[in-house]
Amino acid sequence: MDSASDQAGLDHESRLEHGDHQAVRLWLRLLTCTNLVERHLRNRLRKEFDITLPRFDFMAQLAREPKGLTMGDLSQRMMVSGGNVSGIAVQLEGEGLISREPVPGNRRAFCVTLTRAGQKRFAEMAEAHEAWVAECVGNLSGTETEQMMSVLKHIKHDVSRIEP
Amino acid sequence: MDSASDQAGLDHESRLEHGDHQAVRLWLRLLTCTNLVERHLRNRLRKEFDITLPRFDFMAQLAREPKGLTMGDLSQRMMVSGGNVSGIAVQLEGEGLISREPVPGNRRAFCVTLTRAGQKRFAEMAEAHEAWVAECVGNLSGTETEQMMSVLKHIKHDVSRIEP
DNA sequence: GAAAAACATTTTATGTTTAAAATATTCACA
DNA sequence: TGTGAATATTTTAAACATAAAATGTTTTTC
Repeated sequence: MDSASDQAGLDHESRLEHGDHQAVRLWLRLLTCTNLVERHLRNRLRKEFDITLPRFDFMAQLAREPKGLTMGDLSQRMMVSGGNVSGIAVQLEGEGLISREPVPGNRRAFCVTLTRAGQKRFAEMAEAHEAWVAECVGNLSGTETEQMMSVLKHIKHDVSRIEP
Repeated sequence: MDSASDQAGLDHESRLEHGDHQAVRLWLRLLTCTNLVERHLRNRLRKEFDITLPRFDFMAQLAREPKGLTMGDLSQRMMVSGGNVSGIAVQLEGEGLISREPVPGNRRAFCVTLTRAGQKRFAEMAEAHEAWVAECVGNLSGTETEQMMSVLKHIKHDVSRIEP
């Protein structure tokens, strides 16, 4: 039935329905695949370094920006809520991995940086993390990687054009 | 510098490093993109239907299987823990959207189905959801969609081959 | 047939995430 | 100025997620 209507002339409505179904199938596969990789990395980080993915992410953002970032910067870059960042910062500060110092001239903001201990700890984790990621998505051909990068860019563009 | 070493002959070690970096870049883009779409859908579901994504997912699994599913089936298909499914079921049952009935001949298991109200409610949501997904990932060309499906399958295969 | 293993689910404890309210500071501008 | 809007962050409440323990039930095995 489905294959027959695929080949036969299709009115617009059912053609649209078919396209929508295709989109849902793609979305579900994208979601499943991403969750699979994410879970794998999360488990590894917990097992090997006893750290959560959000905390690792937090430190990764700081490692890229040696001058430090404000809480708001971190919230934006990690694409999570401010309250979330706030909670993570308290924990990492307690473990001595980051430090928060007031920004001169702006008493609202904090400047967050990795401590020396944080830098050292992150460097160890980052190396392992990179290898784990490569295990998951590093066996693609050059063409596959390029296709993926290109289509993802397209999707990101489309989504960011949606209004609310 | 980078472009120079890209073109020149590369020793194995730095070639590997380059590949790993590529993999991380791909992974970050994949994660960002998926989160972007997921967040959009989550917000829409909340705004328009006052329902969360996990609850919607729960109902979607049941809608596909009119005969009903056990809690364990749902846990597997949603790829979340049993305790999680249990909690969501209590809520949805409280709202009269699902019913849990004992399985004749197996007093351990429950058979979960959508109630009539649940079916009606889900049908409304599913139509909107499908359109929202199409907004996000439905503007790709046929080729792009096929490429994406194919590469994702490849990644899924690679990840599932990793041991622990 | 009884003990042990496996199964299906719920409960518990802990932690993550979000949205929204609260707090405090800075900026804009009439 | 001084009032209100905007900014930066923290707190709070609710939903979600997991692992591990607890509770029944069924099957296996000897």
